[in-house]
Amino acid sequence: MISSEKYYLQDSLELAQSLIGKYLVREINNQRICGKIVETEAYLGINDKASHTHNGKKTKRTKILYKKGGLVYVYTIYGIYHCFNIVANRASIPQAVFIRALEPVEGQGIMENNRKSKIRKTEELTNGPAKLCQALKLNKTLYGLDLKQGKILYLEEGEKIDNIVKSPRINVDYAEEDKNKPWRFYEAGNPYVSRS
DNA sequence: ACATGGATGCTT
DNA sequence: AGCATCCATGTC
Repeated sequence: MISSEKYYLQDSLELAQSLIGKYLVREINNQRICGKIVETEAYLGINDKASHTHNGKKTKRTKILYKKGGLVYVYTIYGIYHCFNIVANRASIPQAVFIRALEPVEGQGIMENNRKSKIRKTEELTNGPAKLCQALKLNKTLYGLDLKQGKILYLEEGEKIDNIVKSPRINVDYAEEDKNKPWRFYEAGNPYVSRS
């Protein structure tokens, strides 16, 4: 279990790359669901036009981003889906790492039950940000949870990934000059990386 | 290529 | 209050 506070106080750009290969573990009813993080995006905060905290915007939804790294930021998108982020950096620097895809490691059967639509290929379990939220039951009840506490939801050391690809982030067309910044990271060739 | 869906934040 | 927007997905 990764419980080091310092780890989460990194800048979101560094944390996003460091998270590739780590295991995200969810415990429900004493059962473990575990996925390897294979795709992330960094959101840099005040000076990032794609960030929910651009220009220091602070609302009920985003206020957790102003706290110290290691907390959970979950929000609803399109009214239907959830997106899971990990707060990065020190308090008052509102950065996050968006988790876009996992490779299933443990509990694939539970993941399949948790997914709402029929799964035809195992890649469809967790190859997108809202899909992995369904598979691991990540929802707003987890908003603000401290991953360092190691309860319900936490990180484990996982695998060392040598081949990390950088690319522009997905679906941030509104972000003007920041939309093409190479702040998306994924493991080269991993079949669970989301379709772009 | 397109319909879906409602919370969120911004404006009145 | 009303309204445009949105860090997707599934099916077309």
